[in-house]
Amino acid sequence: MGERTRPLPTTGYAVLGLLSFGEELSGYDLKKWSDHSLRFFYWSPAISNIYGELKRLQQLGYVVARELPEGSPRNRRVYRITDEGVDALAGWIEHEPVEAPVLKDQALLRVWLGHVAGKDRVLALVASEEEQARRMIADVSHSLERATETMGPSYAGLVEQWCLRYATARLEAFAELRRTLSSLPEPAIRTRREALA
Amino acid sequence: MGERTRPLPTTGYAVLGLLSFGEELSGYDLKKWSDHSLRFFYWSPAISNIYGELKRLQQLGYVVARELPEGSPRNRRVYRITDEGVDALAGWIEHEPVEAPVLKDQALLRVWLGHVAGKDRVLALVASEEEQARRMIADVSHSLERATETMGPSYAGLVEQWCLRYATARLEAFAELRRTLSSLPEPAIRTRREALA
DNA sequence: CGTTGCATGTAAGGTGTTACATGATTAC
DNA sequence: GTAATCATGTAACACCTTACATGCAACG
Repeated sequence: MGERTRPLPTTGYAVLGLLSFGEELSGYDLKKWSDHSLRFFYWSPAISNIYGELKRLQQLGYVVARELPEGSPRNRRVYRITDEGVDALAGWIEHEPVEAPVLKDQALLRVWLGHVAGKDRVLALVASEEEQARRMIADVSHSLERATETMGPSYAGLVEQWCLRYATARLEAFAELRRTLSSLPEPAIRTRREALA
Repeated sequence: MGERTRPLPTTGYAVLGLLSFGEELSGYDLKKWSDHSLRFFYWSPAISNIYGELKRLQQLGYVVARELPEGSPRNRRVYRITDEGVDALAGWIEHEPVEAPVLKDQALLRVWLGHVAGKDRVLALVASEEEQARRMIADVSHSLERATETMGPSYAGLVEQWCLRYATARLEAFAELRRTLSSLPEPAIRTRREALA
């Protein structure tokens, strides 16, 4: 239907996606929900970004707004997806090329620079990353349990299952890295000083 | 040492990190190398971005440039990290807070919206993502083999090992998702139409 | 009565991308 | 000779974040 010369940024479709589950939600709601869902496999936009996207989606007719309580300004403004919005979202899923997945992991970047950081620092970093991974596993597990209880099988549940597996692998990969590095005598690791010598 | 009111963007440290291995490299070299290393666990900046960062790093005194062949303009310009650059990098690793890891996966975003996409579309998407995962595993394996052969144990090798495990887990998670979804009768999945009914 | 949470939005600025411009060298 | 690769860089723009501004409601 809508011939868009340039499609929305992915954030736009993510917000539209959150609304595609059928509920009327405010910008504030959307932020909270994305922190508990999108965050694990995509990313959670800043609240100001969400407000901006909602404005754009409204202008495109993909969502409609309503004030709560009715007629009062500056209180709670909830959004609902329109049929055009669902069409646009379906069109994006169907026709837009799927961008390659990206992992941005600063901890790994620092491990990779171990010849600058030193073995002790790297080991500490990895240990703390394992902690972080455990927390993430707990968070995802929690989301998954709730989703399964209240909704039964769902696409969201499948994705959470995926995330749980992935987070677990992450933890194990760090644990193995730590074991390997621990057992390696310091001189076995090529340091910058050696490399430049 | 260097009191920076605002630190570099992470890209800057990534470029500095590529140079911290001690070789003299051009912007073009850096791009190619980052495509074969950083890409798997951080991300590979656009070539124009790399040129920009090199300029900034040079102004800060973290790298020095040299023309090749000597004295000829507009040919090949290689960069070398300075001691100040190593200090800045070490300072970043030591003192800057480690940002939470981010996974940006458009395929999962679409699976999550399966109630809009439909089961068939999701299954196709997952299958193609499995293919992508296999290619990634092959790429990382290749990098890892070369690194291990030529360098012996190294931090870069440890990170590649990590990436290989992670990529494998990714493949398995998609395979399991596909099996689960395949065995699920279509009506068991809550669709948008049902949700709104 | 002060902090936290709810709630919305604007403005400025940083980061990074695509598109463009340029030109040499190498391979077919 | 012409296409691909090597090689560098600028300009315009999209995207997103932080900081700021505002105000109500609930909790202690």
